Amino acid sequence: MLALTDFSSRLIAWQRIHGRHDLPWQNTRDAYRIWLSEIMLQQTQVSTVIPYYARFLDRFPTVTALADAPIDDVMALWAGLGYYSRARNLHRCAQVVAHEHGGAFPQTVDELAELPGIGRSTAAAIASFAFAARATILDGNVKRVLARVFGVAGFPGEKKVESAMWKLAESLLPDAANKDEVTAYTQGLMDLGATLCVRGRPDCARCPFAPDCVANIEGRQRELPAARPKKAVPTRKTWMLVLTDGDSILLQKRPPTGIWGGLWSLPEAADEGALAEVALNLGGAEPLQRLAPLSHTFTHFKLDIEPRLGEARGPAREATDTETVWAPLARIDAYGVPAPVRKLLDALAGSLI
DNA sequence: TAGACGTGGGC
DNA sequence: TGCCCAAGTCT
Repeated sequence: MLALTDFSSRLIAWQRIHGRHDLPWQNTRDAYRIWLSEIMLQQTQVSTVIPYYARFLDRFPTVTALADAPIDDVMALWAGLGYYSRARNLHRCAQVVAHEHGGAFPQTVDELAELPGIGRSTAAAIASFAFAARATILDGNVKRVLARVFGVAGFPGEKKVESAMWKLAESLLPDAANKDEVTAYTQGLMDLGATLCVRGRPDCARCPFAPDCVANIEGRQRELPAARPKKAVPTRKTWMLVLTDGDSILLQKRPPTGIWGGLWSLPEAADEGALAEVALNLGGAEPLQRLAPLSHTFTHFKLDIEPRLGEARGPAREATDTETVWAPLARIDAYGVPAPVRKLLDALAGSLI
Protein backbone atom coordinates (compact mmCIF):
# COMPACT_ATOMS: atom_id res chain seq x y z
CA MET A 1 0.00 0.00 0.00
CA LEU A 2 1.17 3.47 -0.92
CA ALA A 3 2.43 5.49 2.05
CA LEU A 4 -0.53 7.81 2.66
CA THR A 5 1.59 10.63 4.06
CA ASP A 6 3.38 10.88 0.74
CA PHE A 7 0.31 11.13 -1.49
CA SER A 8 -0.43 14.80 -1.07
CA SER A 9 3.16 16.05 -1.27
CA ARG A 10 3.80 14.03 -4.41
CA LEU A 11 0.58 15.28 -5.98
CA ILE A 12 1.29 18.90 -5.12
CA ALA A 13 4.81 18.68 -6.54
CA TRP A 14 3.46 17.12 -9.73
CA GLN A 15 0.68 19.68 -10.11
CA ARG A 16 3.03 22.63 -9.81
CA ILE A 17 5.13 21.42 -12.74
CA HIS A 18 2.77 19.39 -14.90
CA GLY A 19 -0.73 20.52 -13.90
CA ARG A 20 -3.00 23.02 -15.62
CA HIS A 21 -2.50 26.64 -14.62
CA ASP A 22 -4.24 28.71 -17.26
CA LEU A 23 -7.86 27.61 -17.34
CA PRO A 24 -10.19 30.65 -17.41
CA TRP A 25 -11.36 30.10 -13.83
CA GLN A 26 -7.88 29.67 -12.34
CA ASN A 27 -5.54 32.29 -10.89
CA THR A 28 -8.35 33.93 -8.94
CA ARG A 29 -9.78 33.75 -5.41
CA ASP A 30 -13.05 35.28 -6.58
CA ALA A 31 -15.66 32.91 -5.16
CA TYR A 32 -18.22 34.02 -7.75
CA ARG A 33 -16.02 33.03 -10.67
CA ILE A 34 -14.96 29.79 -9.00
CA TRP A 35 -18.54 28.88 -8.11
CA LEU A 36 -19.78 29.62 -11.64
CA SER A 37 -17.09 27.41 -13.15
CA GLU A 38 -17.70 24.55 -10.70
CA ILE A 39 -21.44 24.48 -11.43
CA MET A 40 -20.85 24.51 -15.19
CA LEU A 41 -18.21 21.78 -14.88
CA GLN A 42 -20.57 19.36 -13.14
CA GLN A 43 -20.76 16.36 -15.50
CA THR A 44 -19.45 18.59 -18.28
CA GLN A 45 -16.05 18.67 -19.94
CA VAL A 46 -13.72 21.66 -19.78
CA SER A 47 -13.72 22.34 -23.53
CA THR A 48 -17.53 22.47 -23.55
CA VAL A 49 -17.69 24.85 -20.61
CA ILE A 50 -15.15 27.46 -21.75
CA PRO A 51 -17.33 29.43 -24.21
CA TYR A 52 -20.36 29.33 -21.88
CA TYR A 53 -18.24 30.54 -18.98
CA ALA A 54 -16.96 33.48 -21.02
CA ARG A 55 -20.46 34.50 -22.09
CA PHE A 56 -21.83 34.25 -18.53
CA LEU A 57 -19.04 36.37 -17.06
CA ASP A 58 -19.44 38.91 -19.82
CA ARG A 59 -23.20 39.21 -19.25
CA PHE A 60 -23.17 38.71 -15.47
CA PRO A 61 -19.90 40.08 -14.06
CA THR A 62 -21.03 39.79 -10.44
CA VAL A 63 -23.26 37.55 -8.37
CA THR A 64 -25.62 40.51 -7.90
CA ALA A 65 -25.91 41.01 -11.66
CA LEU A 66 -26.81 37.35 -12.00
CA ALA A 67 -29.29 37.52 -9.12
CA ASP A 68 -31.04 40.53 -10.66
CA ALA A 69 -31.35 38.99 -14.13
CA PRO A 70 -34.62 37.42 -15.34
CA ILE A 71 -34.50 33.62 -15.15
CA ASP A 72 -35.31 33.47 -18.86
CA ASP A 73 -32.07 35.30 -19.67
CA VAL A 74 -30.13 32.80 -17.58
CA MET A 75 -31.83 29.85 -19.27
CA ALA A 76 -31.15 31.32 -22.72
CA LEU A 77 -27.47 31.69 -21.94
CA TRP A 78 -27.32 28.17 -20.48
CA ALA A 79 -29.17 26.57 -23.42
CA GLY A 80 -27.11 23.78 -24.97
CA LEU A 81 -25.09 23.08 -21.85
CA GLY A 82 -27.57 20.53 -20.48
CA TYR A 83 -28.76 19.57 -17.00
CA TYR A 84 -30.95 22.65 -16.79
CA SER A 85 -31.72 22.32 -13.09
CA ARG A 86 -28.17 23.64 -12.73
CA ALA A 87 -29.21 26.91 -14.36
CA ARG A 88 -32.33 27.26 -12.21
CA ASN A 89 -30.31 26.48 -9.06
CA LEU A 90 -27.55 28.83 -10.22
CA HIS A 91 -30.03 31.68 -10.36
CA ARG A 92 -31.60 30.80 -7.01
CA CYS A 93 -28.16 30.48 -5.43
CA ALA A 94 -27.14 33.89 -6.73
CA GLN A 95 -30.27 35.39 -5.18
CA VAL A 96 -29.62 33.75 -1.82
CA VAL A 97 -26.01 34.96 -1.82
CA ALA A 98 -27.01 38.46 -2.94
CA HIS A 99 -29.94 38.89 -0.57
CA GLU A 100 -29.16 36.70 2.44
CA HIS A 101 -25.36 36.81 2.53
CA GLY A 102 -24.78 40.42 1.55
CA GLY A 103 -23.39 39.46 -1.85
CA ALA A 104 -20.53 37.38 -0.45
CA PHE A 105 -20.34 33.59 -0.59
CA PRO A 106 -20.08 31.82 2.77
CA GLN A 107 -16.63 30.37 3.40
CA THR A 108 -17.25 26.97 4.97
CA VAL A 109 -18.03 23.71 3.22
CA ASP A 110 -21.16 23.17 5.31
CA GLU A 111 -22.59 26.60 4.58
CA LEU A 112 -21.74 26.35 0.89
CA ALA A 113 -23.37 22.94 0.66
CA GLU A 114 -26.65 24.41 1.91
CA LEU A 115 -26.89 26.58 -1.18
CA PRO A 116 -28.96 25.39 -4.17
CA GLY A 117 -26.98 23.31 -6.65
CA ILE A 118 -23.93 22.98 -4.41
CA GLY A 119 -23.33 19.47 -3.12
CA ARG A 120 -20.53 18.06 -1.03
CA SER A 121 -17.89 17.92 -3.76
CA THR A 122 -18.65 21.31 -5.32
CA ALA A 123 -18.70 22.88 -1.85
CA ALA A 124 -15.24 21.47 -1.20
CA ALA A 125 -13.94 22.70 -4.55
CA ILE A 126 -15.19 26.24 -3.92
CA ALA A 127 -14.01 26.26 -0.31
CA SER A 128 -10.53 25.04 -1.21
CA PHE A 129 -10.03 27.23 -4.29
CA ALA A 130 -11.59 30.42 -2.96
CA PHE A 131 -10.91 30.15 0.78
CA ALA A 132 -8.08 27.59 1.06
CA ALA A 133 -10.25 25.33 3.21
CA ARG A 134 -8.94 21.87 3.99
CA ALA A 135 -11.67 19.87 2.28
CA THR A 136 -11.62 17.13 -0.33
CA ILE A 137 -13.49 16.94 -3.57
CA LEU A 138 -14.75 13.64 -4.95
CA ASP A 139 -15.60 13.96 -8.61
CA GLY A 140 -15.21 11.55 -11.49
CA ASN A 141 -11.51 12.33 -11.79
CA VAL A 142 -10.80 11.61 -8.15
CA LYS A 143 -12.86 8.42 -8.17
CA ARG A 144 -10.87 7.15 -11.15
CA VAL A 145 -7.51 8.06 -9.59
CA LEU A 146 -8.36 6.53 -6.22
CA ALA A 147 -9.84 3.38 -7.74
CA ARG A 148 -6.66 2.80 -9.73
CA VAL A 149 -3.96 3.92 -7.30
CA PHE A 150 -5.49 2.13 -4.31
CA GLY A 151 -7.26 -0.66 -6.18
CA VAL A 152 -10.72 0.22 -4.92
CA ALA A 153 -13.15 -2.39 -6.21
CA GLY A 154 -16.79 -1.81 -7.09
CA PHE A 155 -18.74 0.74 -9.10
CA PRO A 156 -18.09 4.21 -7.57
CA GLY A 157 -21.70 5.22 -8.21
CA GLU A 158 -22.75 2.68 -5.63
CA LYS A 159 -23.37 4.17 -2.22
CA LYS A 160 -21.10 1.81 -0.32
CA VAL A 161 -18.15 2.30 -2.68
CA GLU A 162 -18.62 6.05 -2.79
CA SER A 163 -18.67 6.29 0.99
CA ALA A 164 -15.41 4.37 1.18
CA MET A 165 -13.91 6.73 -1.38
CA TRP A 166 -14.99 9.80 0.58
CA LYS A 167 -13.21 8.39 3.64
CA LEU A 168 -10.12 7.57 1.62
CA ALA A 169 -10.09 11.01 0.01
CA GLU A 170 -10.44 12.68 3.42
CA SER A 171 -7.53 10.66 4.78
CA LEU A 172 -5.29 11.79 1.93
CA LEU A 173 -5.70 15.53 2.53
CA PRO A 174 -2.46 17.37 3.30
CA ASP A 175 -2.34 18.74 6.82
CA ALA A 176 -1.21 22.20 7.81
CA ALA A 177 -1.11 23.20 4.21
CA ASN A 178 -0.76 26.83 3.17
CA LYS A 179 -3.17 28.44 0.72
CA ASP A 180 -1.18 27.67 -2.39
CA GLU A 181 -0.70 24.06 -1.33
CA VAL A 182 -4.43 23.60 -0.83
CA THR A 183 -5.11 24.99 -4.30
CA ALA A 184 -2.38 22.88 -5.92
CA TYR A 185 -3.64 19.75 -4.14
CA THR A 186 -7.27 20.10 -5.19
CA GLN A 187 -6.31 21.14 -8.70
CA GLY A 188 -3.82 18.28 -8.82
CA LEU A 189 -6.53 15.72 -8.11
CA MET A 190 -8.50 17.03 -11.06
CA ASP A 191 -5.52 17.48 -13.36
CA LEU A 192 -4.14 14.01 -12.79
CA GLY A 193 -7.50 12.45 -13.62
CA ALA A 194 -8.16 14.73 -16.57
CA THR A 195 -4.75 14.65 -18.25
CA LEU A 196 -2.91 11.43 -17.26
CA CYS A 197 -5.21 9.03 -15.46
CA VAL A 198 -7.85 9.24 -18.18
CA ARG A 199 -10.46 6.58 -18.79
CA GLY A 200 -9.35 5.28 -22.15
CA ARG A 201 -5.57 5.14 -22.31
CA PRO A 202 -3.90 6.37 -19.10
CA ASP A 203 -0.38 7.74 -19.48
CA CYS A 204 1.14 5.78 -16.61
CA ALA A 205 4.68 6.50 -17.81
CA ARG A 206 4.28 10.12 -16.73
CA CYS A 207 2.34 9.45 -13.53
CA PRO A 208 3.98 10.23 -10.17
CA PHE A 209 2.12 7.31 -8.58
CA ALA A 210 3.02 4.69 -11.17
CA PRO A 211 5.46 2.77 -8.89
CA ASP A 212 2.76 2.38 -6.22
CA CYS A 213 -0.41 2.25 -8.30
CA VAL A 214 -2.35 -1.00 -7.94
CA ALA A 215 -3.86 -0.73 -11.42
CA ASN A 216 -0.50 -0.04 -13.03
CA ILE A 217 1.37 -2.75 -11.14
CA GLU A 218 -1.29 -5.35 -11.85
CA GLY A 219 -2.11 -4.15 -15.37
CA ARG A 220 -5.73 -3.50 -14.42
CA GLN A 221 -6.11 0.07 -15.73
CA ARG A 222 -9.00 -1.05 -17.94
CA GLU A 223 -10.84 -2.71 -15.07
CA LEU A 224 -10.57 0.17 -12.62
CA PRO A 225 -12.74 1.91 -11.78
CA ALA A 226 -15.47 -0.69 -12.22
CA ALA A 227 -17.91 0.21 -14.99
CA ARG A 228 -21.47 1.26 -14.42
CA PRO A 229 -23.85 -1.70 -14.60
CA LYS A 230 -25.52 -1.79 -18.02
CA LYS A 231 -29.16 -0.98 -18.29
CA ALA A 232 -31.53 -1.02 -21.23
CA VAL A 233 -32.29 2.45 -22.57
CA PRO A 234 -36.03 2.84 -23.27
CA THR A 235 -37.25 4.72 -26.35
CA ARG A 236 -39.93 7.37 -26.28
CA LYS A 237 -41.56 8.97 -29.31
CA THR A 238 -43.01 12.45 -29.61
CA TRP A 239 -44.56 14.62 -32.32
CA MET A 240 -43.43 18.25 -32.41
CA LEU A 241 -45.19 21.14 -34.10
CA VAL A 242 -43.23 23.79 -35.99
CA LEU A 243 -45.93 26.42 -36.40
CA THR A 244 -44.84 29.38 -38.50
CA ASP A 245 -46.21 32.87 -38.88
CA GLY A 246 -44.02 34.62 -41.41
CA ASP A 247 -40.49 34.49 -40.02
CA SER A 248 -41.62 33.53 -36.53
CA ILE A 249 -42.29 30.19 -34.92
CA LEU A 250 -44.41 29.39 -31.90
CA LEU A 251 -42.60 28.34 -28.73
CA GLN A 252 -44.06 27.10 -25.48
CA LYS A 253 -42.49 27.26 -22.03
CA ARG A 254 -41.83 23.82 -20.61
CA PRO A 255 -42.77 23.07 -17.01
CA PRO A 256 -40.06 23.92 -14.46
CA THR A 257 -39.27 20.28 -13.64
CA GLY A 258 -38.63 17.25 -15.82
CA ILE A 259 -36.68 17.05 -19.05
CA TRP A 260 -35.72 20.44 -20.49
CA GLY A 261 -37.40 22.10 -17.50
CA GLY A 262 -37.87 25.84 -17.92
CA LEU A 263 -36.73 25.91 -21.55
CA TRP A 264 -38.76 27.13 -24.51
CA SER A 265 -39.65 24.33 -26.90
CA LEU A 266 -42.10 23.26 -29.60
CA PRO A 267 -45.68 22.16 -28.84
CA GLU A 268 -45.77 18.38 -28.50
CA ALA A 269 -48.27 15.55 -28.76
CA ALA A 270 -48.18 11.81 -28.30
CA ASP A 271 -49.27 10.95 -31.85
CA GLU A 272 -50.06 12.34 -35.30
CA GLY A 273 -53.75 12.94 -34.64
CA ALA A 274 -53.21 14.63 -31.33
CA LEU A 275 -50.65 16.97 -32.90
CA ALA A 276 -53.14 17.94 -35.63
CA GLU A 277 -55.56 18.89 -32.90
CA VAL A 278 -52.90 20.91 -31.09
CA ALA A 279 -52.16 22.73 -34.36
CA LEU A 280 -55.84 23.54 -34.91
CA ASN A 281 -56.25 24.89 -31.40
CA LEU A 282 -53.22 27.11 -31.92
CA GLY A 283 -54.67 28.56 -35.14
CA GLY A 284 -52.70 26.38 -37.55
CA ALA A 285 -53.98 25.45 -41.01
CA GLU A 286 -54.22 21.87 -42.24
CA PRO A 287 -52.57 19.80 -43.44
CA LEU A 288 -49.29 19.59 -41.56
CA GLN A 289 -46.15 18.92 -43.59
CA ARG A 290 -43.85 16.09 -42.64
CA LEU A 291 -40.25 17.01 -41.81
CA ALA A 292 -37.27 14.70 -41.45
CA PRO A 293 -37.46 12.77 -38.17
CA LEU A 294 -34.63 13.07 -35.69
CA SER A 295 -33.43 11.08 -32.75
CA HIS A 296 -31.87 12.32 -29.53
CA THR A 297 -30.27 10.12 -26.91
CA PHE A 298 -30.29 11.18 -23.27
CA THR A 299 -28.51 9.47 -20.43
CA HIS A 300 -31.56 7.42 -19.49
CA PHE A 301 -33.73 7.25 -22.62
CA LYS A 302 -33.83 7.75 -26.36
CA LEU A 303 -36.24 10.21 -27.89
CA ASP A 304 -37.53 9.82 -31.44
CA ILE A 305 -38.94 13.11 -32.72
CA GLU A 306 -41.46 13.42 -35.57
CA PRO A 307 -41.55 17.10 -36.53
CA ARG A 308 -44.50 18.54 -38.46
CA LEU A 309 -44.59 21.92 -40.17
CA GLY A 310 -47.72 24.07 -40.19
CA GLU A 311 -48.68 27.64 -40.98
CA ALA A 312 -50.72 29.92 -38.76
CA ARG A 313 -53.90 30.89 -40.58
CA GLY A 314 -56.07 32.21 -37.81
CA PRO A 315 -56.23 33.11 -34.14
CA ALA A 316 -55.83 30.44 -31.53
CA ARG A 317 -59.16 28.74 -30.79
CA GLU A 318 -58.64 28.59 -27.08
CA ALA A 319 -56.18 30.02 -24.64
CA THR A 320 -53.65 27.45 -23.51
CA ASP A 321 -52.52 27.30 -19.92
CA THR A 322 -48.98 27.07 -21.24
CA GLU A 323 -46.96 30.22 -21.73
CA THR A 324 -46.62 30.82 -25.45
CA VAL A 325 -44.58 33.17 -27.61
CA TRP A 326 -43.95 33.89 -31.29
CA ALA A 327 -40.18 33.91 -31.70
CA PRO A 328 -38.47 35.33 -34.82
CA LEU A 329 -36.26 32.57 -36.24
CA ALA A 330 -33.37 35.04 -36.53
CA ARG A 331 -33.64 35.80 -32.81
CA ILE A 332 -34.01 32.26 -31.55
CA ASP A 333 -30.87 32.54 -29.45
CA ALA A 334 -32.73 34.95 -27.18
CA TYR A 335 -34.73 31.93 -26.00
CA GLY A 336 -33.45 28.91 -24.14
CA VAL A 337 -34.21 26.10 -26.58
CA PRO A 338 -33.20 22.41 -26.21
CA ALA A 339 -30.25 21.40 -28.39
CA PRO A 340 -32.09 19.07 -30.79
CA VAL A 341 -34.91 21.60 -31.23
CA ARG A 342 -32.32 24.26 -31.89
CA LYS A 343 -30.76 22.08 -34.59
CA LEU A 344 -34.15 21.49 -36.16
CA LEU A 345 -34.94 25.21 -36.23
CA ASP A 346 -31.49 26.13 -37.53
CA ALA A 347 -31.92 23.70 -40.41
CA LEU A 348 -35.37 25.09 -41.08
CA ALA A 349 -34.11 28.67 -41.05
CA GLY A 350 -31.49 27.66 -43.59
CA SER A 351 -34.06 26.10 -45.90
CA LEU A 352 -36.54 28.97 -45.63
CA ILE A 353 -34.03 31.64 -46.58
C1' DT B 1 -31.65 5.35 -2.40
C1' DA B 2 -31.50 4.52 -6.92
C1' DG B 3 -33.27 7.11 -10.70
C1' DA B 4 -33.90 11.61 -13.09
C1' DC B 5 -31.49 14.89 -15.29
C1' DG B 6 -28.37 16.91 -21.35
C1' DT B 7 -25.07 17.13 -24.41
C1' DG B 8 -21.00 16.26 -26.93
C1' DG B 9 -16.47 13.97 -27.13
C1' DG B 10 -13.62 9.83 -27.56
C1' DC B 11 -12.96 5.47 -29.34
C1' DT C 1 -22.31 3.11 -35.34
C1' DG C 2 -23.13 2.75 -30.79
C1' DC C 3 -21.44 2.67 -26.19
C1' DC C 4 -19.51 4.98 -22.23
C1' DC C 5 -19.09 8.77 -19.65
C1' DA C 6 -17.58 13.74 -18.09
C1' DA C 7 -15.08 19.07 -12.34
C1' DG C 8 -22.65 15.85 -9.47
C1' DT C 9 -27.01 17.23 -7.30
C1' DC C 10 -31.58 16.52 -6.05
C1' DT C 11 -35.45 13.87 -4.59
